[in-house]
Amino acid sequence: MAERDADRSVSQTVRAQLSLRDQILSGALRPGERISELQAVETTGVSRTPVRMALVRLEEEGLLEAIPSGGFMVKAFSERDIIDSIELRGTLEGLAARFAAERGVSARDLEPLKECLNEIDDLVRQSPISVEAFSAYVALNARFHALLTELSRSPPLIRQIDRASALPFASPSGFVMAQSALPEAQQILLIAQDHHRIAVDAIENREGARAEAIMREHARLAVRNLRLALRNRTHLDLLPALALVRTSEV
Amino acid sequence: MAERDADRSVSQTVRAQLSLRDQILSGALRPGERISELQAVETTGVSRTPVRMALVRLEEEGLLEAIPSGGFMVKAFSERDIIDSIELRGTLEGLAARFAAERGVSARDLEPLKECLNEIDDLVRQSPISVEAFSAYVALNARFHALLTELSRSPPLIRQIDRASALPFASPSGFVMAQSALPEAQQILLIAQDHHRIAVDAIENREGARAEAIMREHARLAVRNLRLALRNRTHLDLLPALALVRTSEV
DNA sequence: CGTGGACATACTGTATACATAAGGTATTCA
DNA sequence: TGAATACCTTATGTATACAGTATGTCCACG
Repeated sequence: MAERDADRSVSQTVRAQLSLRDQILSGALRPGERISELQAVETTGVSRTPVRMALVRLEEEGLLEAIPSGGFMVKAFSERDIIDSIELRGTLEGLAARFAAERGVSARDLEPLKECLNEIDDLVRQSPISVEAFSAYVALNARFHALLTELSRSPPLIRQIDRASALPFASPSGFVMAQSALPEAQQILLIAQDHHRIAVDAIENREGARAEAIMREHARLAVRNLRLALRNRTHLDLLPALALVRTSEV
Repeated sequence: MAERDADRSVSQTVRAQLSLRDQILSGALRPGERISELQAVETTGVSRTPVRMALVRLEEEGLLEAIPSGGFMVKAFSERDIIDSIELRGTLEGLAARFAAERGVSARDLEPLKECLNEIDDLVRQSPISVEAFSAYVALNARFHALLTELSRSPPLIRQIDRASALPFASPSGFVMAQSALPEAQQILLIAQDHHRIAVDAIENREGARAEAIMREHARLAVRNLRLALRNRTHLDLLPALALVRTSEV
């Protein structure tokens, strides 16, 4: 709001999409709530056409649900939906790792991945790990997962992984910040990083099954993080994605 | 064309989407070709707004690709893209089968699946198998895969499988018709049906790993069908989906 | 003859106006 | 007093008009 006629560098459609996504993830628009186009025009500052385009894209993204009689509502997710989405992402990343291992990867393509791992090492070796280090980890972790996905050199698979990771709670770093206040934090990060190294090692040695298995297991760390975060509900504010969860409301 | 002001039962957006998809799959719009909105208005008979909505949806569906400078073009696929898309679908269906097996399925939920299998049995036992029987198989096969997917009772996974199967060459029955002229036809159908039975058996006995493995292998039958069809190029006209393939043009 | 620039054409992105349908509320009848 | 119907309000679906930009072509200059 109040950022009317902002920079023209991005299209109105993208601006509406970003604004609406923010409103959904921040909880301003609650799950199950119908999204009025006119109201969205008010809050986003763009006209109805780009708003409608943004709504369609957000539906495809999985944040919205089409109402049979017309229009869209904010989608509600169960805890099981989140766990399944994480398992789904892990399965796809496992497939990407297997493709990379089976098809072979040049040392040159592996280099940025190893470099990324070294940078993560520098972070997780700190004790205790600062909040800034956690933020840096989130960025590097996202980069690692993106690089590994691309090693599959399979456009259809990369596309599907991107879609599966679009939901904030399904993304590779979705629940990392939730640990930042937990004593088990460093342990979990060390284990995650070990998974990373095993995955790269397996790909390098063309061990497809091993690469696939470790990436699947790696994703399950996110489920453990989620469960931990839900148990000690102290720092739930670090997880805006949980605004979409149906059962834990209020 | 020439079906202007048709029945109002479906929205203009859906009509445009169907019309454009037909044009793409029939080869009227060639891969790499830019889709002019005004031209689409001409051919679909609806105005620009629903045409634009349809274009966005077809992009999400994977048939179109956004051009950086604006607009959309028909996506081109390599043979490798097709194979990867099939492997991808198989992996997701494998996950669905594992979910079903691990979480347990009531006898009541398994019943329609078994009924479907019995109907397929009646078809594949014919010798030789008529073209009509092939068409019936395609429908029943699609039904079986849909039912099995739903057994996972995982909305996020079901959604992702639907998306992965949206591309015509990735769908469970994508290359079944290609065999209809081949001598190996009945063999392959019998094997496919055996896979079906094994999958249901594994789910019933809660053998998750087995259920997952057989569904993965099952999808690879589609790859074999594709390779067979490409080798004897006699009946390529049965596969409109191949209009999207880049390498085999001309 | 080739290359660069300018102009024209045509396309997409955006905004707004209009029509139709759905939902809610109020009133009336049983 | 409750339920059903009718009307009104408001939403979405669709169409079209306008503006800005990209692309292609043509001409001129090197």
